[in-house]
Amino acid sequence: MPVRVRVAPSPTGDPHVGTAYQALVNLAFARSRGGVFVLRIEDTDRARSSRESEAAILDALRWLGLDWDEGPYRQSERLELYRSEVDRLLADGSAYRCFCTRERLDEMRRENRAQQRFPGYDRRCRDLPVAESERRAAAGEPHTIRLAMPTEGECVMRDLLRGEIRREWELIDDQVILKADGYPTYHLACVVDDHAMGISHVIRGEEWINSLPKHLRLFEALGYEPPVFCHLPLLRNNDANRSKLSKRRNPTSITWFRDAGFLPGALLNFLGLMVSSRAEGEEKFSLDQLVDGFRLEDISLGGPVFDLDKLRWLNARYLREDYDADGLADLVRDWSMGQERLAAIAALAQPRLETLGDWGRLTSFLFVDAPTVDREKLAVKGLEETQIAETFQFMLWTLEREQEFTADVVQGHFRHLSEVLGLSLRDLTRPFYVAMSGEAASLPLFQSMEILGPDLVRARIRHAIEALGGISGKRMKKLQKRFEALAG
RNA sequence: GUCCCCAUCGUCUAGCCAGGUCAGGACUCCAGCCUUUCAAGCUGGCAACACGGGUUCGAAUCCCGUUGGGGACACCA
Repeated sequence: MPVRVRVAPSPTGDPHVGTAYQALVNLAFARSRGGVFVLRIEDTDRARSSRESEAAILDALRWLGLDWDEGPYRQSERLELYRSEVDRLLADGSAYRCFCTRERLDEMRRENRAQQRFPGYDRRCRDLPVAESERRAAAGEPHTIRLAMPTEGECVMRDLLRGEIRREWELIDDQVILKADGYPTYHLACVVDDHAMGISHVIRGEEWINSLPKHLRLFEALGYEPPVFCHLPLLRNNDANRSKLSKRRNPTSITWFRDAGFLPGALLNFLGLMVSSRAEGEEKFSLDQLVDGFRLEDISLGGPVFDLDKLRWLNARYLREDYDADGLADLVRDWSMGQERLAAIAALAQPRLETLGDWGRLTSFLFVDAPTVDREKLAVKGLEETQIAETFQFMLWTLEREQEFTADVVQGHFRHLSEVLGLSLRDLTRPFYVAMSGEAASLPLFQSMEILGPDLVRARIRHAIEALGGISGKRMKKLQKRFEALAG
């Protein structure tokens, strides 16, 4: 059987380094077995998916040299397929319509949780007479489609790395497979597409192990032969709790790595180190070298911590060993000194320049991955440190939602925030100058932010929050609520 | 809370499946050498089999339990 694998990112945010990790493993496996690597965009969440995010993910994968052989396929363009497969499930009773309202479901979940019961759906609609179900659907009553799970026995799964995994069927929820808006959920779309695209090995994150019974049930109900499953350990944060890699504690956006001055080969190599380690010997290797002798079975099961120090060391070796001085000069120019970027910076510096010798002092913060920020400089008279941290956090959330990252747009956000918080624009922006440049007085803030770009800006804000002592999880929750209220 | 997964230096890992070397390498850190400084390079050093039971002549390796960590429990993926 030909090897066909896929990476299936969801375009709901920045291109995540975890996506690159999944893509790398899939691609390495495909190449090592003469197989095909497919790219599929899982844009079935209409509220959160965006074309901008999709484009960013494609760019990021190309930048890394993770080229796909087929695709990108877009799930939003395959809705008829999912619908017709759902009709088959409905016809033979493997799935059923659910007319329960969101309110009822929320209520039920709250209650179950409070009583520490299994929090799943209570299956009220499962035994609705077919005639009634048909009638209500025909009358246009909103509904979802749920998969009817077995109620007894055991689901026996097989994972390439872990072997056999067993789970009681009765512990598995009647998952919604088609939403009220006619879009499939992940589970349905993924199974239908994996079959339709002839995927032989599903290599994905460990977070999906718990959904595997649902997927196996779907494969069976649809009469498909299931592929081989291989669940990869999740990349972890470098903090005390070792939670799965998140942007709160670590840079996770692939574009951040690019903008902070990492080389694609080094990042790829670093990710490769986590899935293929040579006993002794060279840790610097190319994609081709990784592919040569790549074995899925060799991946170790512990969730690896993303160690930026080691990445830096590797990156340094690439910089030293793969370029002569001329080549490096080109690299630096392409990275930060393109004519356009330089001209934008010059426009900001010009009024503040007495000699060309001032250039370096004035603009250096635009040419580094991160400035040094000390806590004292972040202070504003009349504001507590915690308040400053909160304004940073509010702006961070605002900017995370922003697709259009220009000086004007950024300025609009600052003005809005200063109004709703009742702060002067001056007091609000003051700490941001320090966060961006390390200095209280520097080039115009909004334009500087545009030049730095969203990833560097957000990373700098996060650093500033950390410099102020961070925000506890509890307070973060409260802030989030307040932010939602302010943002409307 | 319930279920699932995982467990070797601070970190990434080799060794485990086919029990038997002072548990190997790399990053970080420290020291020395080299050197006009720094970096790089070279040499050396610190540092781990989570714990408790079994099985065995012998356990990092096989089995069970405990602890710890992670993940999942959505009309998100």
